Amino acid sequence: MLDPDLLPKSYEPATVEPDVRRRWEEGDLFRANARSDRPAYSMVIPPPNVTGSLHMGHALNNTLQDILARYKRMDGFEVLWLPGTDHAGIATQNVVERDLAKEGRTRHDLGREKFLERVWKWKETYGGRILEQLRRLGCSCDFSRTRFTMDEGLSAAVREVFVRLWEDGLLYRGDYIVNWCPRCGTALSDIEVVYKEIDGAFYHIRYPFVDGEGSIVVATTRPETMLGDTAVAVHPDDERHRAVVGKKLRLPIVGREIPIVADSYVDPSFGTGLVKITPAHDPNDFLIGQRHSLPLVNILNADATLNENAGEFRGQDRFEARKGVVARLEAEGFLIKVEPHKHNVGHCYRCSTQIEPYVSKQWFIRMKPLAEPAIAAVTRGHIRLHPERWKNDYLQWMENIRDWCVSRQIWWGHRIPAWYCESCQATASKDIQGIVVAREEPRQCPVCGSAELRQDEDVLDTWFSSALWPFSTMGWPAETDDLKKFYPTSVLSTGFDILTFWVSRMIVMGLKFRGPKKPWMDWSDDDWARAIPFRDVPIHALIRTETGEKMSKSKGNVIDPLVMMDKFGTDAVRFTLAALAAQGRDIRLSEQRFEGYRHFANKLWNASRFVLMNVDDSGPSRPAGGRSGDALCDMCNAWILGRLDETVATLRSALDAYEFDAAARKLYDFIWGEFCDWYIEISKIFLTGSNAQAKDETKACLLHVLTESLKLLHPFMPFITEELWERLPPTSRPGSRPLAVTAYSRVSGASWAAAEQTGRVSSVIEIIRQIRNVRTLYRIPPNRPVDGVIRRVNGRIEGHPWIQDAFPLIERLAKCVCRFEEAVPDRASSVPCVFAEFTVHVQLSEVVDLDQERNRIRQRLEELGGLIEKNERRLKDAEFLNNAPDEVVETMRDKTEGYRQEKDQLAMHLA
RNA sequence: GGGCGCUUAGCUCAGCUGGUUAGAGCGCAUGCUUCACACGCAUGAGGUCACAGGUUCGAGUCCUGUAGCGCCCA
Repeated sequence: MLDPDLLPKSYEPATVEPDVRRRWEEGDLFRANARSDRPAYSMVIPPPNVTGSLHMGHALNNTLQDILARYKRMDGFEVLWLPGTDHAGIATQNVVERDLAKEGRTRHDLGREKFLERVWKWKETYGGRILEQLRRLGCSCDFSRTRFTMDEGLSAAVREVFVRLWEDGLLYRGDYIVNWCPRCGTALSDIEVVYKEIDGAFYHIRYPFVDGEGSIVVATTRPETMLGDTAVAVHPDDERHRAVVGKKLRLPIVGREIPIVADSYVDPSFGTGLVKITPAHDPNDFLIGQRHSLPLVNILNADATLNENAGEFRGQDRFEARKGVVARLEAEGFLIKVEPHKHNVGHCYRCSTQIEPYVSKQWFIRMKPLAEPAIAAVTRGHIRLHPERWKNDYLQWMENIRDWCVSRQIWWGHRIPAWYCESCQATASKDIQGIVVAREEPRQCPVCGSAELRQDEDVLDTWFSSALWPFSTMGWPAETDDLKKFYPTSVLSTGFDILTFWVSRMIVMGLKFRGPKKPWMDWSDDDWARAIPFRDVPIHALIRTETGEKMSKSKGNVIDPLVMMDKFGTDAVRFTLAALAAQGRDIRLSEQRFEGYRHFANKLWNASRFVLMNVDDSGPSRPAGGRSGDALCDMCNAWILGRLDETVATLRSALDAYEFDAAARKLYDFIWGEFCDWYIEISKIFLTGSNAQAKDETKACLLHVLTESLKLLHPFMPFITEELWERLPPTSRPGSRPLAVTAYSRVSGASWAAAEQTGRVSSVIEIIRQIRNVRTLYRIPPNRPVDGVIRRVNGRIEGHPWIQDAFPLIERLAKCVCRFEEAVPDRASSVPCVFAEFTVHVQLSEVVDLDQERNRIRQRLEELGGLIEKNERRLKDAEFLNNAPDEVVETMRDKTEGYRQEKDQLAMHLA
C-alpha cells in the first residue's frame, strides 16, 4: 500500500516531464527497425521551416501525429515517425540577410560562397530549435533519422528527379510572365502569391487616335504600366467598338503607336469595354500579346524601379512613378477621372511585398501529364482524404493545374543542375539551346566539346525538395531497407492550407518516381499501393483566436504553445488540442481551455493516488469477474468493466477514423464521469467493509480499470500516464516495460459486460441522483441521513428485488436509508421519486412544504401529460405503425407506459 | 464571378447513415473544511437547434431558398 506522502496531492508537470522524457530517450523506444516482423506504420513529419519556432499549428498537427504514433506503437506496429526540417529558401535567406544588414552589408558584399557558409552556420546554430520543441511536446519521433532537405542524400534525390524530369521532357526553360517579388528578388509560383483586397483607384485615361480624330478611354488600376502598353483590346462581338478595331492609337507621354485588337478575353460589360494591353506586366495581357504577336515592353527593373523604357521616369520606384505618370497625364489633359476602387493585389507570402507580374527566364515543370495519375489516385480511392470533402479542393486544383515555376533567384537552396554551353548557345538550334542537365557537374559540352560551361545561377523552389520528402528521407534513389519497409507511409497529417503547396505535389512526385514505368492507366491496384506516398491524409482545422481571427505575430494575438506548456503542463496542452480538433472546423482557442484540461490531469493524478493508497502490492491485478460473495460488489464491478469495454471500443473506432475530438471526449467522460464520480465512490463501501473477498475484488477492479485507463490515455497524455504507470505495482506492468511500449487495451468481450448488470447500476445511479435532488430541494443538511420507503408499482413486494442489493449504495451516496413498505407513506412528510418498477418515497422528518411539493408534482404531471399525449397520437397513427421499424414502435410503447406509470404514481401522491 | 463550409445554452463546441424528454466543458446560482482531489464534491437554472418552405408516419439531422459569417479559387 502506498504511503500517501510519496505521491504529491496535485500533479506537477514541471517536475515530472523532464524525467519521463529522459527515460524514453534512454530506452531508445522510438527508433524504428526496418527489419522488424511487425507490420509497418509510418509517417513523415510535415517538415517545419528551419527558421521556425513551435506555434500552435505545429503543436496541434504534431500532437495528432503523436497520438497516432503512440497508439499504433502500443498496438503492435513497427512505427516510424520520421522528423526533420526544410531549408525554407526565401525565409532563411531573409533571416540571414537581415543579420547582415545590421552589419551594414548585403549578400553581394560577401559573394555566393561566403554567404552560403554563413547560412549553414546559422542553420547549425539555430536550426535545431523547433526539433527540440517537438521533443518537449512529447513527440515520439525517431530522432536518429532526422532529415533536412539540404542534406547530401536529399540533395542527390533532388538532382536525380530534376534530371529524370528533363529526360522525360517534363521540364522546360522559357520566357514567361511570373510573379515577381521585388523585395526577395525572385520569381514565385502561383500559389506563393497571397491576394489581399486593398483600396486603390480606377484611372480613366484618354488615348487619342493617331489620325487625330477623337480618342478612346481605357481604365486601369496601375496607370504607370501604360508606359509598357503595346495595344488596346476590345471584344470581337462588341458592336460599340467594331469600327475602331485595326485603328492606331498614340500612347500618351510615350508617343508610341499602338493598335486596337479584337480578343475574346475582354469582358465587354466591364467598364468601357476597352482594355489597355501591357504584355510584359500582366498575365492576361501576356497571353493576349502572344495571340496577337504584340511586342513586349518591359518597363521594370528587378527591384521594381523603372528602367530605360520608362523615359523620364527611369530610376523611380514603381509607386513614385505612378504619381508622376498620373500628374503628367493630368497636366496634358489625358486623365479623365479617378474613382476609388477596391481590388485584389498579389503579395509575397513570405514578405508581404506587392508582387509584380514580370517577364523573365524561368524553369517550369509541365504539370498536366503528372497531374493525371494524381487525380486518379484520389478519385479511385488509393489515397483518402479525411474529411472527404477536401477532395473537391484537391481535384479542382489538379484539374486546372498550371505549369509549376520551380526556379528561384536566390542563393540558399538546391542549385539547378543545368549548365549552359557558351558556344552552343551562340549557334544552337532552338531545341538544344546549349543546355546540359546532369547529376554531376559536366566537364565539357556533350554536343560541341567546349569546356566553357556555366551553371545556372538559380536554385529550386523549396517545395520541389519537399515534394520528394516521403521517399527522399528514406534514402531514395537507393532502394534501401527503410523504403522497402516503410514506403508508402501510412498517414500524412496536415492542415488544409498546404493541401496544394505540398500534399498534391508529394502525390505527383510519389507516383512519378515510385510508380511503375508503364502508363498509369495500366497500373494494378498493387502498383498503386506501392507508388502512393501515403494512404490516408487526415486534414485538421486551422487554429484561430477566441474571436475567430487568425493568430499572427504582427497582430500580437498569438497563444504560444510553449508558454501554455509551462503554465498548464504539456499533457493539458496536448489534450486540449486533441479535444478541439473536430474535423473541418476552425479551432477557436483561448487560455481557459487549457486550464480545464489541466484539471483533468490533476483529477487523474488524484484518482491514481486513491487507488495506489488502497491496493496492495501483491494482490491480483484484475478481478475474477464473478463471485465476491457480495451481489452489489459483483454488480458494480460488472458495470465499470462493461463501461471500460465500451470505452475501448468507442475510442478505437474514433482513432481509426481520425476523430481525435470524439476520442478525447470519450476518455474524459469515462475517467472523470464514470470511474471517478461513481466507481471510486462505490468502491469505498467495500474497501471499508467487512467482506474480505469483496474487498479484494474491488481492489483488483480499481487497479485494473486504472491500469487500462492509463494505457488508453497514454497517446493523448503521455507524460502523466507514464509517470503513474511507473508507480503501479509490478504485477500490473508485465516485464516492467515503459507504458509507451506496452500493449494497448483491447475489448475484452467478457461476460461481465452483461447489459442487465449495467442497466441496474445505471438505474441505481439515477435513483441516487433523484434522492440527492430532493435533498437539495428541501435543504436537508448534507450529513443528515433520511429514510426512504420503497414501494413497488403494483403495490406488492415479491421475493427480493435486485434493488435491495443496492441499499448500502443508496445509503452511502445519497445518505438515504431504504426499506420496503406496501402502504403509501404520509404525503405531508414524504416526497416521491418514481422509477420504472418502483417509487422511492423520501421521508422528511419535518413536514414537507405542501404547496411547494404540489407545485413541483403538478409541473411534472403537465410535462408527462404532454409527452403521453404526443406519443399516444403517434401510436394510434396507422402510417407510423406501418412504416416505422418494430423496434422504434416498441421503444415508444415502453416509454409511454413508463410515463403513464410515473403519472399515476405522482397523481396518487397528489390526491 | 465560380466553389466549399459554418450558424445548436451567456461563451466554446458534440450530436454517425432521420426514430430516448437535444448533450458536454467553461461561466452562472445554491449548498458543502465528506478520510484521492477546492485543479474538488453535490444540486440547479439556461435552448422555437439562424430564418422560410419542402420530403417523410417522424427532421437539430435530408432537399430547396433566404440572411449573416468565414475560407479557397479566378
